[in-house]
Amino acid sequence: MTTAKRATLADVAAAAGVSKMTASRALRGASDVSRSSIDKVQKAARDIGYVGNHLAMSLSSRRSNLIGVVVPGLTNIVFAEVLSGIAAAIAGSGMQPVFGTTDYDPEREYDVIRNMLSWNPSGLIVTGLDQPQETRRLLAAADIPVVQIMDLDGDPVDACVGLSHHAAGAAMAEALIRSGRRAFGYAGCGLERDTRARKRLAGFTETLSRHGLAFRATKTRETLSTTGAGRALTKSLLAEAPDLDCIYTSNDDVAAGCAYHCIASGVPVPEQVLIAGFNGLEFVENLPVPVATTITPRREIGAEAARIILTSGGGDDRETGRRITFTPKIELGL
Amino acid sequence: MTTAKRATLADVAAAAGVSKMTASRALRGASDVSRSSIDKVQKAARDIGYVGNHLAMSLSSRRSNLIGVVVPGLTNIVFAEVLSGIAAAIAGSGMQPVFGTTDYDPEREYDVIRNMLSWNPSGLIVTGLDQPQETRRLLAAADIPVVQIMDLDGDPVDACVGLSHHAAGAAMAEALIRSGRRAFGYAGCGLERDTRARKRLAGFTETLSRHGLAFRATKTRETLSTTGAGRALTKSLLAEAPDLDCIYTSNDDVAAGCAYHCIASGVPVPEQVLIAGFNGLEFVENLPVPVATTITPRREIGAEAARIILTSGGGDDRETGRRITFTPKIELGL
DNA sequence: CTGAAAGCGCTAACAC
DNA sequence: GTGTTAGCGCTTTCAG
Repeated sequence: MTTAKRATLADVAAAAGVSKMTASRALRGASDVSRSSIDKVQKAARDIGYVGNHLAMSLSSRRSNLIGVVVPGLTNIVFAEVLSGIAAAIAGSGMQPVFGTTDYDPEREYDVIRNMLSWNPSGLIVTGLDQPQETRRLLAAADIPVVQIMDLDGDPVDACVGLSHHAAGAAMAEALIRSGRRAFGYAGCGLERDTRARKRLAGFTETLSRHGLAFRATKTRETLSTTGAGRALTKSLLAEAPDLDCIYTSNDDVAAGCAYHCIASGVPVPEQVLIAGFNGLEFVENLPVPVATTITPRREIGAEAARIILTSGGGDDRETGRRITFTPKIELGL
Repeated sequence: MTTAKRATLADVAAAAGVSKMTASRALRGASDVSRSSIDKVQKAARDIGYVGNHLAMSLSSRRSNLIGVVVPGLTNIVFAEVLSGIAAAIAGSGMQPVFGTTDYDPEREYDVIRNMLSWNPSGLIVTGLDQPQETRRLLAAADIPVVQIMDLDGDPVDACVGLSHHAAGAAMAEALIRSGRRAFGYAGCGLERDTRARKRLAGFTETLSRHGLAFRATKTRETLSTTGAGRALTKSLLAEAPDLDCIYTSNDDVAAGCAYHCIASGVPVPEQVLIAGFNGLEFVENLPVPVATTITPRREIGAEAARIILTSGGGDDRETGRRITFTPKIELGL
């Protein structure tokens, strides 16, 4: 609570007996500064407890050391893990992540991005490829590296890092059919707003029909993906179609709930019903019954995206426009 | 990729035919501006696609609209939910959250906080009360609202929002003993760095001994709390002490793993072994077997902390020094 | 109600 | 190597 005004570069310079510029250069580890100046300045800075002012730095240098991250939400561990990967990748780089959540609402997304741009971030990491035109224009006009993450099915504004959800859905269907399943049901949450879950479902459905198959029953709900919802959806799914031998779900949270229901009601998994989710979350991989899933590299996606922004700073947008593809890895868990 | 330099306030002012100052005032919805000026300026801003520059705004007004959030990590859903609560609480306020992760490392925490302070944030939200003196000094000297969250057992620098982990541990022990359990085991992760888990364990242990009881077996591991670790710890715990009738865990992740092991190996829960966790995570509440837990209001804690910072901006630190107490709510789930 | 002048704290671009 | 001069884009302050 000491209200003494914070020390500025001028204070450091005065204490060290050099000019502001020399102090600035010394503190930033610039090249052309004499050993003795560096020592004096660093000592002065430490003595005064100088902290520096990123606002002024950024305004004057036109580069902000801020990375904007826009995700749908953080109640789902998936996006938290993406953030975690970003944080890990930029640790020690002097960058700071700023985040905003959209709740899958395109208008909020637009506002959040707009707001972030006003901080002159060094780069932006945005979830998904399905932004409306207006948002895409905003991103394109920003003239900073923009990395769209998680998805690959679409047209990126600039760089993108992710995987094909359509392919992931198709691959899972293929694997399940190959393992002998024929009577499919589907349980999912939030399909209306979650375009990636929809893409997976589309890929899955198309593959089924290519094999002359179709879902025998489908239960969806427009709420957050939770294990509770998964339990409830599975209950009504099996009530309607007790002869299912495989349940595909919108993601691992729903799949876990599905497994919970089966365990609680004595349905043998995977003998009678095979459950398939998406993501490969830790708490699902360790379930007492095996659940098929697609492993997604959440932290790696975040880290890669951050790395693209980090490296594209140091020159003429070297990494801009890159497209980093992760291949969905299916695990039946059998 | 249009590299046209972004429009500035001067451009808006010129287009609207007023001075920069009037434009600034109009855009901020200041009081003393004529209706017609406001309209002209707003139209001009919209036409040009003016976005504003928070860096310049903040530098010149000395208030940054940035809220710094420091958490141990984001791989655990608990802190992600705290962030989520913060994001929800500040939505629409013009504030932006900046976050940093510490991995429970006090030195990293110091660096992260220092770095954040250089952005002149309007406030800081920091996890826990157990910072080393040097960090406390840094926080106190910052002269902005600082809210320490999650914990209550200790001496806050300024405001704090959380619950007593010692009391939570004690209350859980009390409840479990009252329900008839006597043969206790403990399984926990990361106790060395997680001071709050240690406080819970201390409260639990003290209560046990007040009743003439003690843990018959204890298994710990210095890794992240995961269901996988919980499963493994429980397995070796029950191998060593097969007659346990209650397993207390460091948190819900471990508790879930504990439940998974019991389900997989046919140990009746809760008849033979009662499992107790901490947090009340969604995926644990819906488990096919009941698990006792302490409900913690993660989102509310984040939201309250954000609210304290939001309100303390508008005057002479009105809310500073506040202490918001949440009472641990035990649920045996029986 | 409006405007002109003077910075916020720092760095880019030149001198020396 | 080091210092000087101008700003970055906005708001504060103080005159009108």
